[in-house]
This record gives sequence, structure tokens and C-alpha cells, in this order.
Amino acid sequence: MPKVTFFNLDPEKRQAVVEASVKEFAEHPYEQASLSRIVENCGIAKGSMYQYFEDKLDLYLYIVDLAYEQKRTYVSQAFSLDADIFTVLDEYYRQSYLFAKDFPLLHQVANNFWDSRVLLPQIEEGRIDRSRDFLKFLEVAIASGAVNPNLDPQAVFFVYHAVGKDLVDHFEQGANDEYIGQVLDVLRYGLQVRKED
Amino acid sequence: MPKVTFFNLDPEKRQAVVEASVKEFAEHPYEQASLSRIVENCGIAKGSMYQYFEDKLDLYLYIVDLAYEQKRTYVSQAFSLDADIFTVLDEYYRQSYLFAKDFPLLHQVANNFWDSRVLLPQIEEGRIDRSRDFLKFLEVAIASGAVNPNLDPQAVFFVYHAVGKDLVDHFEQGANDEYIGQVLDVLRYGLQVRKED
DNA sequence: AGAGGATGTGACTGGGTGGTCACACCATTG
DNA sequence: CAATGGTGTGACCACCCAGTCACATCCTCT
Repeated sequence: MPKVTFFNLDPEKRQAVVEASVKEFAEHPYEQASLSRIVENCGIAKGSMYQYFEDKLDLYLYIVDLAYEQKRTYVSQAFSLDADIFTVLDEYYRQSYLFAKDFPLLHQVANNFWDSRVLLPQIEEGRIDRSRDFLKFLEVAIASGAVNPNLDPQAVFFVYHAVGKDLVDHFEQGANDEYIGQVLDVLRYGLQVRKED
Repeated sequence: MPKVTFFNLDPEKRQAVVEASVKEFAEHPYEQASLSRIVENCGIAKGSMYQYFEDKLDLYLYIVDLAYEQKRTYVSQAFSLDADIFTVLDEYYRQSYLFAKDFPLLHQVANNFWDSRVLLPQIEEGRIDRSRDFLKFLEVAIASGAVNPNLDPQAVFFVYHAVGKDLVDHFEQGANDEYIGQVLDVLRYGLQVRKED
């Protein structure tokens, strides 16, 4: 948590600090990110930074929080949709995509955090949260008869999460709406040919 | 490429250098790996290291090569199998798993390399190679009638690759044979219920 | 024995890092 | 006016890094 001094700051200055930090943590994982570069980029003194934050980690976690907060405003729309599971998943991937397109730096920050090896507990916690939501959704979908009940729910979550993560990773290389649809088709229909077709 | 001096070395010493380097590059991504720690761990002088390798990057790429060479001896078995695509993919994932179990440090080295941001071209090259092999296999499988021809081959590769990578990532947390089978079931049958069942 | 080339060595260089601290500044009080 | 306390500052500290180099050591061939 930032110190009170940070929130007393002139908003313009505070914004400059945030922007420079976001840029740094987007371009470098935590360990390689440099406080010296950040203060250079936003034109404040090194010492000032330590009036605002406890240390480098405190600043980092604050920036990561900002990123996930913004992301949540996008993806939460998907889960509040009153539709079948395929529509929800489609929307979820699409909202992730929009977030990455609208806030590429915040997207990178979140990505770097997920890949990081510091503070595994916090990452693991987020993973469990996401898994719970997903599994609840899956249960309903199975009960409604839309989803193949022979599959292992944990394995389904694993597959969807792995694909979603990589899908987002590759947005920078220009994945588009149509491609997302095709990827989802693979997950929906499976690889094996369907006799019914 | 290491210098000739390295290959003239007493094998026992050479092994010590390799082992210490593998350990370091398994525990830290390239940028954070420390030559000072390596030489400390294998008991040779810093200067000696520069008799064996051009620089840190030279050493790193040599170690990465070792890792992939070892991995290839495992996964290549899958592709030489004369079986249907599902058996081959199953075997591919399983061999990746065995490699990670038998050589956890080399597995970590390869993983770190794949996630790294240095030398993107070399990583991209490997990605294209794997994609080519996979797509060729897929073509045959579609022609043979085993695989749903309505799916986009690029999207199929994308999904399988994403899942395979995460599957391997999580081996350390104890994924097992049965779990691999269940994950593959998800990919094979898809999420949507099959009318034929 | 001596010469010469290959190899081993670790103190050192220049540059980076996160974090500190004595001091300067400034606004609000009494 | 003076005093107080929150805020800004950048030189500085201790530490770590990749890479160098003058020198020591060893081996082989003459």
C-alpha cells in the first residue's frame, strides 16, 4: 500500500509517477525493472519515491493492482451475461482481447506478473478464484445438457485457461476476432470427427 | 559456441561447469543468472570461464542447446510412431512429461528460454519448426478421416501448443499420466455434448 | 635445462542497482 | 517574526554484475 503522501500528491504528478511505473513494469519483469529509470522518466527525485511507497515491491504491487482492476471492468461483463457457456467463454476471451488492445501496457504488466516467480502465493490465489467461477459455470452447463458430462471439469478448466492465457499473450502479434472464434471452435467441437455431421 | 579450450578440458571439470550452469539457468532467467554464482558453485576462477566461452550469452546458448538436445531424444519418439494422431499427441505430451521428470533442471532451462525476451528470432524459429511438423501431421489426419475437417489447422496447432506448454509448466506441481489423458480427452471430444453418444 | 605456448587466476574496472539521509524548501501555525 | 512539521532532493552507501588483464603456472618440445 502506498503511503498517504502519495494520495496527497498533485494528481498530475501522481499520474506521471503511475505512467512511468506502468511503462517500466510492462517492459521489464519485476526483478529487472529499475527504480532509477522510473524516477528519471517521470522527473522526480529518487528519494521522493520513498516518500510515496515503502519500497520497490510496494510500488510494484500497487501497479499490478491497477492493472487487474482495469482488466476486471472488462472481463466481468462476460460472467454477468445470461447466456449459454459457449457465449460466455467467447465473450470472456473477447473482453480480454479488448482490454489488451485498449491498455496494452497494463496488459503487459498483468502478464509479467502472472509469469513472475515472486509472490507465488498471490498468483496462486488468483488462479483458485478464477477456477472456482469457471467450475461453477461448468456445473450449470453440464446440468443444462449443453456440455459433455464425461469430461473432467478440472481438465476442462485447465485447457480453457491455458488457451486463454496464450491467446492473450499473442494479441500483440495481431490475433483478431475471427481467430478467437476459430480457436473456440476447436475447444467446442474437439479434434475428433463427429459422426453426427 | 564454446571455445576449443572448453572441449580440451578434463571431462570431470567440464561436467562441473555444465552442472553449475544448468542449475543457475534453471533457477534464474538469462538476465538474472549470475556468472559469479556459477564460478563460485563449480570452484573455478571467473577468468577461466572466459577461456571457455565468449561471454555470458555464449554459455547460455550452449546450455540451452544441451537442454533441447536431451528433450529431443524424448519427444522425437512420438513423431516416429506409426499410429493415429491422437496416439501420437498423447505420446508427445507423455514424453514431454517424462523428460521434465527425468531432467527437471534441463526442463526448467528450456522453459525459461521459451519465456525469455532475448533472442526472439531463435525462439520464433523453433516455434515455426514445431508448427510445420504438427500441421503436416494434421493434414494427414484430416485426409484419413480421423480429424474434423471443419476446424482451422492454425487454430488447432495454437490450442495444442498452448495446452502442451502449460501442461509441462505444471508438471512440477504433480500432474500425472491420468491427468494428461483427461486433458487430451477435452481436446479430442470438445466441450459440446455429442449427439451421437 | 630452457623456451614458448596454452591455460589458470582473482583483483580490478566501470557501471548498474535499491535504498538512505542530511539538508533544503515551504506552508501553516502561534 | 519564529517555530513546527510535512515534503522534495540528489549525493551517497553497500552491494552486485559482466568482463579484463597482468601475472602465475604448467606442459611440451627442443
